[in-house]
Amino acid sequence: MSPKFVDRKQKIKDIAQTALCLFSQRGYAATSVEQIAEAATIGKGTVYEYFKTKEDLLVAAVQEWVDQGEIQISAIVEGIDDPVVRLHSFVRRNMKLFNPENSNNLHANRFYIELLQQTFMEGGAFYNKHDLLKEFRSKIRIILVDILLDGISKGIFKPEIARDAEKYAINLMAYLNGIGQYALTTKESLEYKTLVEFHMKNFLTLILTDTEE
Amino acid sequence: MSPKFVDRKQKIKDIAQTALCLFSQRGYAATSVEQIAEAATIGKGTVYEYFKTKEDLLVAAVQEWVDQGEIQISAIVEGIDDPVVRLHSFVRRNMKLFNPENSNNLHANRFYIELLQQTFMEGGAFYNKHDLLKEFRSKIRIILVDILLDGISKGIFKPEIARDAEKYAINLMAYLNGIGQYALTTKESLEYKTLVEFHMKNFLTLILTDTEE
Amino acid sequence: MSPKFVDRKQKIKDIAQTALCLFSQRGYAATSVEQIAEAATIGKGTVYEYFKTKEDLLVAAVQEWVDQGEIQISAIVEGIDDPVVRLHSFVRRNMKLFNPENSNNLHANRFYIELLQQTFMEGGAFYNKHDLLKEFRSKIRIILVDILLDGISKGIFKPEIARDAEKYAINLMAYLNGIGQYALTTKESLEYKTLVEFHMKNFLTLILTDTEE
Amino acid sequence: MSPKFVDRKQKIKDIAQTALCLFSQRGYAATSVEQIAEAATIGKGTVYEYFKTKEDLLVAAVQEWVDQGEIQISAIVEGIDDPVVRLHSFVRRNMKLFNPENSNNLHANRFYIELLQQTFMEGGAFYNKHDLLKEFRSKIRIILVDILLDGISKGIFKPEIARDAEKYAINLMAYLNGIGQYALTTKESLEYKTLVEFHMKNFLTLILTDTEE
DNA sequence: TATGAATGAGGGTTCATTCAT
DNA sequence: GATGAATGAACCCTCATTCAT
Repeated sequence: MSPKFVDRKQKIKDIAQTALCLFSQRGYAATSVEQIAEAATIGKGTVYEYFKTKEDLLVAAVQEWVDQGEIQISAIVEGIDDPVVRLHSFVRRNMKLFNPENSNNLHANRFYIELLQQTFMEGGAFYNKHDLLKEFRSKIRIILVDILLDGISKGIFKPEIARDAEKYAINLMAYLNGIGQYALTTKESLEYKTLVEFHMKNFLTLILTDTEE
Repeated sequence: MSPKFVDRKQKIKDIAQTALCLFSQRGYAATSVEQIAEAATIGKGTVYEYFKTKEDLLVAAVQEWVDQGEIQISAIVEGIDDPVVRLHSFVRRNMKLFNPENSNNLHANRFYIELLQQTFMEGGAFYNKHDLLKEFRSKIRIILVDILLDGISKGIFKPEIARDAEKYAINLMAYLNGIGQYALTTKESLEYKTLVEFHMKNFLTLILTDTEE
Repeated sequence: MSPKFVDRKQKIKDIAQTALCLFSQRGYAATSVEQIAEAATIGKGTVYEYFKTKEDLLVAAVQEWVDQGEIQISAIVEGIDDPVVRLHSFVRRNMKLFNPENSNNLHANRFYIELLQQTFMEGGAFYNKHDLLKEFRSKIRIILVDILLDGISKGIFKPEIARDAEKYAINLMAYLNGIGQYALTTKESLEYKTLVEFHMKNFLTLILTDTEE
Repeated sequence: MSPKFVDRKQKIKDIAQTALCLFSQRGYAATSVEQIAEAATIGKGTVYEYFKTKEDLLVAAVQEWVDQGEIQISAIVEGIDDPVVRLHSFVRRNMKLFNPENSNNLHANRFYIELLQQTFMEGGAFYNKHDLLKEFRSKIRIILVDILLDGISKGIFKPEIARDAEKYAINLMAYLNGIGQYALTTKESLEYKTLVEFHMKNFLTLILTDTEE
């Protein structure tokens, strides 16, 4: 009549987070359900009370990963007025996420690689299900385009970039992804920062309105 | 004098190529040694005559992958004089490699993801062995820097970019990597081409000497 | 005075009936306690309030099965005077029970098979406990023998079969069991009925007193 | 070039026989693949070199069971001229097979019960695949009908039973099955023999031509 | 050298049972 | 009493690797 109360939603989230962490560290295939159970300090069988299969765990981990990413983006870009500052804020978030010095955030980056694997490798959990990635990217792209258009309306960015705003956004995202993976190979974050800042300087050169004296 | 020796080398190469192909398709973990043996039309035990472990197979596959990549780059950039054309040639090679319409070349791109996995995931075959990636990138970077410096010396690229040539090169590579992964999610190569060309146009805007009439 | 007590007995019966139903459908091994709990619309833990182990559930299900079988036999044979009619009535009950067209009654037959399993297979719940089967058969045999002896005393059955009455009874039961299992493999009940009627005609030929004109 | 020679066909047969033995003893569900491997003195993994799944093992065991049954029937009925003797021979084979004193032959009988389970229980390996049983019965029925028709043609059995030969055959088989299962519950084979002989005496009474002096 | 038979460690999953509420 | 969350033993199956031929 009054069984043990358990917040299933929370427990699911807890386990998913643990799974996300381990999947990020060792990869999906190399992580056993038992390891996840141990890390979550529960029994192996308990995992299956909350997830039907290991693959479901991966799906939940992805959700967790997406959620965490979005929270940070929304939080970081919000409440800023200056488009340039917003842009830098956005980029800095990316840098924080991919900063090799921040071991915690290594996870997010490594999990992205795992996600690519699962999406593009035959037999992967999300094989050819590109929607997941597309949706994720779409959300970020919208934020970026927003910043650009806002900057244009404020007269800070060149008006002629409006029709190419999407291209600018996608390319910027692509670059940030690429340089993030590049940065994984170096322990020195200085180089990473320098490179991104260099890219942003050039990027701004292209889109800022010419301010002559 | 040593006819078997040549045969052996070739066989190793054959098996490695087969392994590369399968690893690219299904990923390292999901590919069994037996599958590789079958695909190479040899016995399962024979694989172990040429490779001590499955991991060794991966190492050899990586070597194969690197070799194939380099051959294409060297071949494509060589014998061209105009730095702009060389640049475009270099980029086009990347586009061909990552072109989602060219299913054959999907492999190279997917294998790169596998390589990232094996390098950054704990327990991966190349865990923390960044040298492999670094070396690979280094070779390409050198080619890119060469093109830039050549362009400067020919008065086609701005002389002031000389000291930032490395940064330009790395950032361009990062972008090409990132957009390549982005392109994997779309079947339309048109978008991919358009985006890269857009990026290149902007890139050239930054580095071309101002040519006023 | 003890209202809970009655409730408890009824609940045990309810659960046992549910278990009987599921065991008959899927078999003992393939039926999980959780499935039984669900089908009985109670909690999984509640089952263990009424039964110590899953095996106890099987024992109770057997009891339920025996009870149901007996009720039908007693009910059907009672109140009939003509021994031949009683015999036919008895057989018809068997036919109803094993009639493949009556899907509900499939259960009883299938559960009998399960019972054989549990009795003859090493490690079965009733391994080598033949008493259960013997007792069940004994009860039916007594009814059959009764009918035969009654028929003899009424001058309808040959008096010389009296000393073989038990053998006739056992053999008839064996046949009915065998043909019932045979019938399980056919959707056509016509064949089944025809066969049983044919057997009964022959059987009666043997035991009926010769009635000359 | 000359790998270890193994008679795969024979090995498959060996493992299947071991499986048949264990399935007969403990039942399919209660027998683990590891137990079969141990009994066959091979490694657990080796079983899977010869059988894709545990269910395949069951299928092979069934085949083994069918083969063994048939061999005995054919062998025992062949070369006998007198239809009555052939009939008795056939029945005796059944008696031997089901004789509770012959522990070896217990197997065959118990496995038949397992087979019924797998055929009639939802989720069983042969659920609703009645063909297996039908075919098996069909073969035996044909032999029985042959004996009857032969007896008729020899003037030993009544000619009028010809059109009911099939019914007689099926009913006899059903009885033998039923009494066989009945016999499983008793250690005394005497009773079993007596019952069968009694049945056969009655059976012959029905079908033998009336031989008046 | 080439092979494939053999193996056992290890992984995903199920489920009877316990127990805190 | 009633519940369902928790558990771990035990299952089926895979696969890298070894080895006899």
